[in-house]
Amino acid sequence: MSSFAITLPDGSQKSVDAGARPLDVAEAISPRLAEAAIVARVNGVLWDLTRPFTGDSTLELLTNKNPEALEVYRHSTAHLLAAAVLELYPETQLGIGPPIDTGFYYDFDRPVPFTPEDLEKIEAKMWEIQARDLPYDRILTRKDEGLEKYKDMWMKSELITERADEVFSEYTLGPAFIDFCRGPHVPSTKKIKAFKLLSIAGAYWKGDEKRKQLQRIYGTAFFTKKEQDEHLARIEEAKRRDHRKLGAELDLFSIQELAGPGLAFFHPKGGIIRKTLEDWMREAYLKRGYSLVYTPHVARVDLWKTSGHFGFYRENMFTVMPLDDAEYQLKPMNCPCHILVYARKPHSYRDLPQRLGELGTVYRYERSGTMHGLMRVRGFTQDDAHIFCTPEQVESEVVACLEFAIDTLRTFGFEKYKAEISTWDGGASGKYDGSPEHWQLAENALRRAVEKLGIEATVVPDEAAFYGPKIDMKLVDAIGRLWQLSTVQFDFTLPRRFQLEYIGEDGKKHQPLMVHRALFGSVERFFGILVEHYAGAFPVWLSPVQVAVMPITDKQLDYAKQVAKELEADGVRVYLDDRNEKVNLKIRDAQMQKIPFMLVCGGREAEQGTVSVRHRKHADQGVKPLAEFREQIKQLIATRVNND
RNA sequence: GCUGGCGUAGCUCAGCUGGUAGAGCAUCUGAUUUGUAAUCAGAGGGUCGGGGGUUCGAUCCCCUCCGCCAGCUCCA
Repeated sequence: MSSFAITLPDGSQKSVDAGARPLDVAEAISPRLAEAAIVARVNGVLWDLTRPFTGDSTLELLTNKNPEALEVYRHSTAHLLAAAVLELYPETQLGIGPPIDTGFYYDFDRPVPFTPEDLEKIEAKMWEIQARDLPYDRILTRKDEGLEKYKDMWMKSELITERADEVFSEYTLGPAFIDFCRGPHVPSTKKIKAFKLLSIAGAYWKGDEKRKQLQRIYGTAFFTKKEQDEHLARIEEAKRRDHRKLGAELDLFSIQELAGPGLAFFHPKGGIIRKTLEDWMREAYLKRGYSLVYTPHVARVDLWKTSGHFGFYRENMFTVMPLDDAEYQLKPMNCPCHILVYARKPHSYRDLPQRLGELGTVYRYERSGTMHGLMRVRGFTQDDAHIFCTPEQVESEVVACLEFAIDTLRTFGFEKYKAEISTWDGGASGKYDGSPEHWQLAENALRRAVEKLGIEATVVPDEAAFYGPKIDMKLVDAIGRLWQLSTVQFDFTLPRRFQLEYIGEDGKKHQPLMVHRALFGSVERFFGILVEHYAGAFPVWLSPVQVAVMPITDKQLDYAKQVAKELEADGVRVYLDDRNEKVNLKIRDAQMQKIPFMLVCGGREAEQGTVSVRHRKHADQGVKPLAEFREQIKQLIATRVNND
């Protein structure tokens, strides 16, 4: 009888009989390790705990500390879901069931869609199967046999035809369930301790909207009930912060059915916040050497033909407006307009870089099912700028853009962010426009810029726009969500299409490089992100109402008016709550409106020229002279403190 | 655009398998003059998303359109 040498991560070796499995090694080390192990890594490959070694091997046992183990665990939970569905609804056809960031899903083809009640039944059935402690057994099948076995299951047949090797693996779950699957899986259903089915949704087979639409069941799964509860609590927290909900509650904005979907109306309170964002941004443009331009919202179709948008972007544009002289179209992008400004006259290399910036409103015809509050709309304003520069200037311009982006993030209370550089495929496919020299120059500039600034960046090959490489900044919000925000993109196509030029030192014509960049991305979307980041409790400098002044009785009304007037003279946004109501109610209302400061003015305060300060988070702050409070709040506003 | 769910007063919702609608909050009026998260009373307010159909009769059933929500696909 032969034996295999198994090398553990610490370098120690164990000799096992042929036929031994990782689980046996785990048990030999300690029963607790065997209990905690989810899956193994054998010779660098994820491997079932119950799959025998095939020779001398390295072995790593993955427990619930390991993210890859969680993926396997969720994948196994997806199989459990499929098994439950087949027990309840045997006519169902199986698609795929992978793990995802927050859990798993499984796609099913079934004549009758699932209902929420079905979901409960399925979940109950899953627990029933889980309790049976069924093993996930790996068996091997020849491809021709497999195709015969799965011939009535169209999706599995398709997958086997495309993906299976001559001999492929399947996983069973009890006597009745078998699924074409690469694995690996947990050893048995008893390993699965916490899961919950969350929702049903339509999803296209292979993500292709021309293919059949399937029923997708989403679920979440964690190693422990506690982690799962925390995850579900995060979902609840996200709902509580939803900018659509807060936008209505705080009276910030609305979307009007009469006007149409995806078109945002900012109310007075949302308006003042938006103005503050925009003012900050315009000021920053000027400080950083940008020029401000204004360009029209509509232009002749010819412009969009020249830019190329009429060709490749047409299905995202509002339809053509035929007028007397020509056909016009709403602008979906600002670039061509800024290019016209650049091209109005000849430029010397001495004039470069030209940084043309605008809060430019664009209109894109988004498909009806894709709108989402302020995050995805049909009319929105980009903080858009285009930098026309020489090849020598590219790198410093990119660095400046990224510094600008980081300043923007910090100003609005985001400390964490990530960068992603999207590059081309090296020209292999021919789908990218521009010369290799240009691509290399631009990609190097992006790489060096992040290095220089010490930004954590990942490079994603073959994800660039066809017209140039780009770098995207993603922010992490207060509850850990990632949002795509700033983008810095090269564009090799438009300068050529518009035949842009500058006169170089050599007296000859050259084509400038063009960098497209947006930091908020869209003002609307950024506004929505801010609402969710702060859960509606904006820092003082952004709060639509910064101070609520509340007289206790109308005997103090004159004093309260005086307090409000003095604060207003300092530029503070004040709401004087002169309603004939109790302070309790006034405070409750102010709290719900998330007003940072409440100034209670009673007889004592009126007499002494003081105010009783209440902060929305820290409650009663005691009495202080009005002058002192004025200084304090002026300071908070001027320094744009994010965490008051 | 696709799949599923949903649409009742400004908001949150109730309305027993068809007999033309109710509550709380908000609004207005009055009383109350109040000390750190809801004072009391009265009043006004709804073509039950729009249109069409079935029916003696439709908020309820059917068709269609619009919008919203969860996803898919796309994307700032």
